[in-house]
Amino acid sequence: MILRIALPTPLHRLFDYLPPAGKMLTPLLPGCRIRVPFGNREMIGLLIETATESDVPAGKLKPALEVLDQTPVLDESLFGLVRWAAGYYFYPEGDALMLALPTLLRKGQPAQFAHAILWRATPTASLESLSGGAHRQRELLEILLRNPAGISPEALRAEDAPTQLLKTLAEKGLAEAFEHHPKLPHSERRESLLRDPHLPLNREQQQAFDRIRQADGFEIFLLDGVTGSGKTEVYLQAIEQVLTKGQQALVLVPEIGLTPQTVARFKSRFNVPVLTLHSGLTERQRLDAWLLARDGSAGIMIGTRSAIFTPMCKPGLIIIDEEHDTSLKQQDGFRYSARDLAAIRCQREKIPLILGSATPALESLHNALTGRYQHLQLTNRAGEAQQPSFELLDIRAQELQSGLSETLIQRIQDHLQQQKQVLLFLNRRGFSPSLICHQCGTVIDCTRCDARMTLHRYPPHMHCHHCDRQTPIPRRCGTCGSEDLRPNGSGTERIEEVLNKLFPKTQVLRIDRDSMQRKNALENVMREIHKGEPCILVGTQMLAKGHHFPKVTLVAILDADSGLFSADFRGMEKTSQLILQVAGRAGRAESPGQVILQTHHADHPMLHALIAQGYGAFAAGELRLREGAALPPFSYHALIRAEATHQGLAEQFLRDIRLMIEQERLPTHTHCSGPFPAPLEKKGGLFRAQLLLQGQQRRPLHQLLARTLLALEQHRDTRKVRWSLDIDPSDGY
DNA sequence: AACCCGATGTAC
DNA sequence: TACATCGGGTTG
Repeated sequence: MILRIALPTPLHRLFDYLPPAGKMLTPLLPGCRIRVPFGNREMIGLLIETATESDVPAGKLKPALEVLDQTPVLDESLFGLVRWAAGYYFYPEGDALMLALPTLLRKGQPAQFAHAILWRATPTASLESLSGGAHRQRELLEILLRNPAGISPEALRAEDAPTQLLKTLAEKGLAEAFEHHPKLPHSERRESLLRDPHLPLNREQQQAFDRIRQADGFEIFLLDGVTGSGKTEVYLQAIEQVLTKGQQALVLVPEIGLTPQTVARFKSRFNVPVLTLHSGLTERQRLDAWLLARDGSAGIMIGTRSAIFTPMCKPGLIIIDEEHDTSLKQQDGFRYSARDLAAIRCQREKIPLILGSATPALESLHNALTGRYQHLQLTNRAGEAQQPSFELLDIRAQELQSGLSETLIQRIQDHLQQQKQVLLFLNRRGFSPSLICHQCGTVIDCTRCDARMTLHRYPPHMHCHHCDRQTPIPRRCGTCGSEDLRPNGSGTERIEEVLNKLFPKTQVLRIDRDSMQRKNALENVMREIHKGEPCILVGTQMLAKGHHFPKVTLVAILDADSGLFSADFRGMEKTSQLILQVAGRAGRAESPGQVILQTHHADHPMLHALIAQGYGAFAAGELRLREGAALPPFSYHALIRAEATHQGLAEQFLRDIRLMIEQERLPTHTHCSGPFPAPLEKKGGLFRAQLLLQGQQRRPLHQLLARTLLALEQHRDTRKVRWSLDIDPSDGY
């Protein structure tokens, strides 16, 4: 018998082994982990199939070392999905399969729950029961109280807690050890599934829900609903249907959306265990969660992109919230789209998929308009909330204070006086996007990228946002020696500074990656905002996702023009999605919101369509343009990306590849363009280029890609040039 | 990718 | 002589 095994190597092939020495107790099934010798190393791979003969000479075959699983770690359905994805994205099968497993399983740990001894505070314990002098004990007890679910001695040590005092606390009856059993209570003596009653649905929501409820097996729904139209309530009621049948639901959200608020809503509705799969989990917690989902103990799983590989023994529904969000596509390594994989997974599992967004991706909208997806529209805001009003504020020839026009400053003043909150959006962090010498015009560039260094003031330094290089702020110009270096342009720090001058009595809260470094910083700011006092929020796209600010009545987009003239054909789509996402933060409660867009292009047709007629009208126009130019979703793209340490190498490499694949006639309706230098040719010290492959249909493009992969693997310059294939690229070309 | 091997370069 | 660097080849 021959074992055909997928191993985590970049090689696009499987490896054959003889069965391990010794008697095997159970038949070997595909999807089991096996430890094998590989060269002079050992590896863990997954059994793909057993065969009776091998193409490699018998003398070369080695016996496998050990079978790690009696039953497959990946069930047939997920195993099939990942294998399909490896084929579709031309990613090595072994690598893809191992990436779909929790790290501990990749390393060969048994697929079992932890049964560790954990510590927790006793129910009656409180800090008051300790004498004032017992600082160390108090410190330890505080940590225990913060972790009511229990904490391991290892984790305590990691927090520098005095673990030797656990016994002392136990003797005082303040702490106790217990055996951790991560299996969640299957139900908390569930009288009813619902913990909170569901909210009433309006007519549109009801219609959408009815259509979803009537789904028979596989079906894709595009829940296309304006911000505040109550998509979440539709999700919740759809999930309820699934839970009633004893099935599980998987919910994918954008990275930033996985906040306690979002999760709380799912948890408070149902009497079933809800798992959140987030980056803060330890590897052990991740494995436990994975097992809980796999054995059906968990009813609802909420996670980001990679959660699409969460196993479910009783799958009932997958929901993708903010389905247009770019974080659903992995941008390096295994470049899969969780949205597209969800569609495949649901098809294989014969269950419905709900894609929700206020600003659907044009691909999804196209599928809805052509009938492949069911188009469910929610055009009204739920409850009493009003749609915000939009206004284009023409700032041509206007006096600007660090990017704020007089008119806008006056409006901010008005809203603050009415005790309201104001949100200013600027997608540029730092103080100023460049530092320029006022004498000779030299700007401070990054030495590793084709980009300017951003000036930061808090703390003061220069920072390249593309490669993360940081340097001190130069005192004088490197070219002419002048000390007259001036910030040019505004980032969020500068806006914050000017607002503090203009509105000294009002609190200004800056929300961007830099100001949110500290742990719990975001929670603290959110608490401050929800107090409801008048204040001004200044932030980047961090503000645009997930959070709701009911007291905000004025939203201003300080630079609506950025992205308007981008070379990327998706620039308009991305810009309009961002604008509407930000606008959606305004006036969700009783007071209607006002949205102001500062622009130098107040007559731009796209901006006009967007604010006058809404996203649907804009998207329809954009789709017509795409159709005329045969761009996605009216054709399919694949990108070969290459990078090298010397200029021209990557491009030369891709020219070779193009020549190689064009030695034969290309498949019908496919063509090749480039190579071109990447939009930011030099990044992090590497010069990047790309070759674009296009096809009218997927099938011939896939054939062309298979041919391309052969060329890439045959090319010998692979030492100097790193390449990767990006199927359905979404960014950066 | 990770690793080995042999050829070549180089510091002492 | 010891050790680093480069290119090429292999993984069952």
